[in-house]
Amino acid sequence: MSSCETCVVRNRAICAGLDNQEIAALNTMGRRRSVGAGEPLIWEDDDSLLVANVIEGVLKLTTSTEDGREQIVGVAYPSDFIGRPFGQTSRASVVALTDARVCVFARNDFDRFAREHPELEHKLLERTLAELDRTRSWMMLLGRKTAPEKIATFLLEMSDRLDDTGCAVKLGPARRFSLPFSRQQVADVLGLTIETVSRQFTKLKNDGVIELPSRREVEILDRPALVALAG
Amino acid sequence: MSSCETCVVRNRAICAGLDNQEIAALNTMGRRRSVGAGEPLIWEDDDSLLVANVIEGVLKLTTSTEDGREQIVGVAYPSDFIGRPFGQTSRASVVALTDARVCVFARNDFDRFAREHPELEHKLLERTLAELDRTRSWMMLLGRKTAPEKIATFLLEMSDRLDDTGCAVKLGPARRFSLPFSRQQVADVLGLTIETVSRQFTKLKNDGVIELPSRREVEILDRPALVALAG
DNA sequence: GACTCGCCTTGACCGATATCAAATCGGTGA
DNA sequence: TCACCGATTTGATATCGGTCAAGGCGAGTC
Repeated sequence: MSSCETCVVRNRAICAGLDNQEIAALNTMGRRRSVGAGEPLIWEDDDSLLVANVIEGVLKLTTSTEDGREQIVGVAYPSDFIGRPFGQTSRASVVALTDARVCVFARNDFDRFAREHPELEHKLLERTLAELDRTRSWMMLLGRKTAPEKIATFLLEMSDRLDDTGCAVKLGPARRFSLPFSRQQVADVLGLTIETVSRQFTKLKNDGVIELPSRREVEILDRPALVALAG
Repeated sequence: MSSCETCVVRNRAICAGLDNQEIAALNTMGRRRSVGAGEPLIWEDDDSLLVANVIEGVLKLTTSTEDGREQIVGVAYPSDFIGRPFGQTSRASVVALTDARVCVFARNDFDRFAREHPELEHKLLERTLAELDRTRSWMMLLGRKTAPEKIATFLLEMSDRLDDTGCAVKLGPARRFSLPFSRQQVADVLGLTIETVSRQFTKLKNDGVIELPSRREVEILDRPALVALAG
């Protein structure tokens, strides 16, 4: 499933440009760690001691207000990086949505290594720029889209990111897939309430746009209709 | 006002770590350009030919839907970078909010230079990570905050970013400042309508929290109240 | 099978914010 | 000074999505 069996070694996206000796060094630094579904990885307002590379599973990045409102500000799939290298602390907490395996680095070690290996920093920069773009288009969704548009956009994004096993393998958009999110978590991604999410799902089902074989599974029956709804 | 009179040379935040020869090389590549208030710099869906460094002024990054809804997804102040190095095209358009001066690089030149100068890439990575953090906390605002909370958060952010001349010099939060945004643009930042923005401003004024000496000027009378409202 | 516990769906209602419309303000040029 | 025009404010009303409150369904467990 994962492209990275020995932590970082096989992760082509990250390691391209690193020579064998460098990969070996990274490998020594990193430690594998399993995180059960629902378990946290880095606490909000923590000192952000960790940088991690996702090997398998899906994790959420969230921020919340004092009174308990939560917003999911990012989702990490296999090969994504988590954490905040270089000094500043990140304000987001990380919680596994599915059972996950990650490759964890002490931030200081990682920082030092990265600074000595420009190719790695370049990869990180490219990824961070891509993530920023994704995040910005999500701002459009949060600020300006209606509930039906949000749901349609979300389903299309999921179908692009997931295959029918729930993993982030890309073979073109999946027709049927298994959501790593509960209804509440979908609501937290889209800035909606659980009831609104539920009603919109039901409406799409009644309109013949999707099928819901089980609570976590979605099958897209009419992709063009979804695209039109997404706006 | 600007910390950068000869384009990049004096911009300490970017140039730290570069030697004089490197700075000279960057300087040769960059060309200064003036952008009038309301003028665009890079069009949406363009090939994103430019990378630029803001010298003076404020610019907005926006995405919009086909039917004309607009969301401001970022704001660039002096010393900020604009554009999307390394291949991918950016989906955001850039428009000056005030008269602005920027230092423009052809993207290909910039990419090549950056790849040959790891220190510059490192700075870019740090900035991009910081911008990603800011963007993520803005997602919280868009998805989960109420209109009064949005307005209060916005005013506090402005007071941190601006001094009373409208420039991005930091001497602690400003008590009084001049907004680079019209009411419509404030609405586009916060995911609200112009009417809601106006009503909330009026309410804060009536409650004695702020004063509005003119359409573009704001004076904060009761900062603790604003902080409390921001949530 | 039936009990239980979470999660999800559904329904009734409400309220915050959008929408539509009109009045007012402030700056600009004659 | 006055007329004009766009920006802003204010008012009246509509609506989407939130809130509150029941049910229902499915997966374990006994």
